[in-house]
Amino acid sequence: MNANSLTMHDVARAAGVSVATVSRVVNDGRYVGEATRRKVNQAIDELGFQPNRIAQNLRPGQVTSTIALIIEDIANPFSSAIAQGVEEVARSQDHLLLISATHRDVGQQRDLMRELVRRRVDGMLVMAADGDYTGFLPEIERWGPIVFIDRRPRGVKGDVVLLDNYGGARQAVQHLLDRGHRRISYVGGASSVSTGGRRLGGYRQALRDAGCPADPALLSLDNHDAAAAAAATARLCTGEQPPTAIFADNNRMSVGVLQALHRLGASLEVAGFDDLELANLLAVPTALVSYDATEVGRRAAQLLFSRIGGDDGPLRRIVLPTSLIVHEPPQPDHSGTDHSGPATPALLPAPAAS
Amino acid sequence: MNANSLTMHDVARAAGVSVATVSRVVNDGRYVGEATRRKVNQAIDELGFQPNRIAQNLRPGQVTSTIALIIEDIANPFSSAIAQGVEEVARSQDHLLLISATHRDVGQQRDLMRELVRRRVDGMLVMAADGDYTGFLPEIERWGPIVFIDRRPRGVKGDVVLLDNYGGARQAVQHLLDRGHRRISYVGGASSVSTGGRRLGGYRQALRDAGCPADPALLSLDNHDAAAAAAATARLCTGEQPPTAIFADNNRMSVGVLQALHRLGASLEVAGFDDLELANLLAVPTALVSYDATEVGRRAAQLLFSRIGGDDGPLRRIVLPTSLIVHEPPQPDHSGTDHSGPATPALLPAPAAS
DNA sequence: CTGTTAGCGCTTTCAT
DNA sequence: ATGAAAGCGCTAACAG
Repeated sequence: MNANSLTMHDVARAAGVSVATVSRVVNDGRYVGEATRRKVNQAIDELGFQPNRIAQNLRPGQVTSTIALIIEDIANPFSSAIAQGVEEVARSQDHLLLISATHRDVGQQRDLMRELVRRRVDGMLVMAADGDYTGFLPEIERWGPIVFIDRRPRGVKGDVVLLDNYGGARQAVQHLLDRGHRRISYVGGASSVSTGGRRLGGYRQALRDAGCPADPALLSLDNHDAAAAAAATARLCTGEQPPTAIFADNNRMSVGVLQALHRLGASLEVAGFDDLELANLLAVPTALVSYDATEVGRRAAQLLFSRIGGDDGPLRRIVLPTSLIVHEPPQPDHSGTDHSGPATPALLPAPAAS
Repeated sequence: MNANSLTMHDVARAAGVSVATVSRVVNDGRYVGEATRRKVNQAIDELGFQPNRIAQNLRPGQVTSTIALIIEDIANPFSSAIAQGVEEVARSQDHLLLISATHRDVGQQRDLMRELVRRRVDGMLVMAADGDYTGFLPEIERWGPIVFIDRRPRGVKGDVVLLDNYGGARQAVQHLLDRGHRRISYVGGASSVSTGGRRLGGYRQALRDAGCPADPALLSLDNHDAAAAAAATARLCTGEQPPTAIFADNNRMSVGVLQALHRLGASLEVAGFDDLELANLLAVPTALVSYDATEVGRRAAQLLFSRIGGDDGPLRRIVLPTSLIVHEPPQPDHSGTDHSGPATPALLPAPAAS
């Protein structure tokens, strides 16, 4: 990659032709004599020459064939599923994908975006970090195509692809209400992120629809990780009027809640945003808001490429549906092995997007 | 990114100076008069100019400040955890990370690697696809620094960072043997990949050490996904001499096995490679070979940067340890809620690396 | 301090 | 069909 820094000049010399001819052979190669082409190709193979794309693309209308994806954390299953979808589309468009993590730092995100502009990526997909974008926004607008994923910083214009956070949360909570629960806790992550706000909104709406009073004592917001969610759950469950069911904001919250319930030996009913592997094997009944994260990535990338291709239509806001997967644990009244069948989870379609 | 294609020339004109002066301001900017710098910076801000890194790096010893990571599938938790570690190190070295998925296709991997060479990435990390590398190998050697992750194609020279697949599998199977099991099935993924081979080796060694006969009827290899693993499990369990415990090759296999056991209502003991979230909440006792995948990514990236930095010492082969996490489900003889404590899993350190 | 002048590796007219 | 030459946007001597 750097050790092997041969240039067309070297090839030209080896083949006894001019660089222009080598260039012709390397590219489509029309107007090159058969014998010459053979000579040149042989020289290329022997030397192991690979044309320098950087120099190639220096000339024309700046096409780096690269797009960038900015996320908070690559290891998060939601992020990596999105990345997967983006990569698929990028590959189909012969583009390479630059992935960077911001770790929830707007400052870092700003630096990153600047760097990407300097590298002249053809476009970028950003799952925006929560924070203050003042004085940064005017810059953004000037840069090329940007599509936001899952959320968009306030005040920033731009295309965005997101989930039906509101509808998904609402449906999940409705499910708990349908099962007779009245005291339903909300265990949430960062409440300042728009995603969290929408989910909380869905929770509240479901309660309102059911004429169920919203007790603020049932809320626990801004839990950073599973451990915090677990602690919050323990606190809620040992309070004066403990909940009979819990709705968890996202997958990390769900894990924390389930772990806490397990430790407490409590078996409240649980609903949560984001799917969980093996949820159907748990002893606790769970209802999970599920969706196709890879599709989120695909759609966002498709939209981005459409913009890169020159589409300057009005701003788009694509909302992808969620569905609720209800897992019923096997009834504990049968003793010993039970052959209760495939335990297919009930799959309820979500109501129309908000 | 492309719309905004201003050049230093534009800035120079706007500020009434030469491009060289603009260049000086953009870079460290020594030897520039205070007044001039102000003028130039103002022009830069007003125009929203961002220097073109591509042109910047065209000159010197080819430093693109970019490394690439090639994996099979971004969404896989193992891959994305590795990517996470790589990204951390890349960022600390002021490099950007190009990630591509091969989807287990050597041909695609070859094309990809060529493209990366053309883009003059400073180095690459590759989780090699399984397949035939003939006629491709000589090329690889010429290119710059490459570090393999998790496995290395046969015959290819290069640094490699991997897990103690052998030791981890062996320890897990030993655990099952210690618990009195004699008929232990092996449910595995692609057996042609070296990783799978090592794990199978560990399984066999553990059996041999215990003087336990290796019944080929207990083996099920080359299961592509969780569904295949589930089917295989059902087949094994309904055979003539069903196993009393199962070892699963990797996380997808474990999921399939657990799902199948759940459907069958069977409660064999399970051990598996790769950790599983919420495993401690399952009704089935599980022992999981756990490790720090992010650390694998970090170490590989560190090694790569050391090579990029000029380290031409002997080839390295870094083996990272695994540990076995044993999850005991709560005893079912207590009825109702049980306060059996935190259910901390036993964590056994692995034996020395193979 | 600042401007002028060569290139970096490649593509692309324009001649021949 | 092939070569010579002029850049692409920027950096780095080299002069003033």
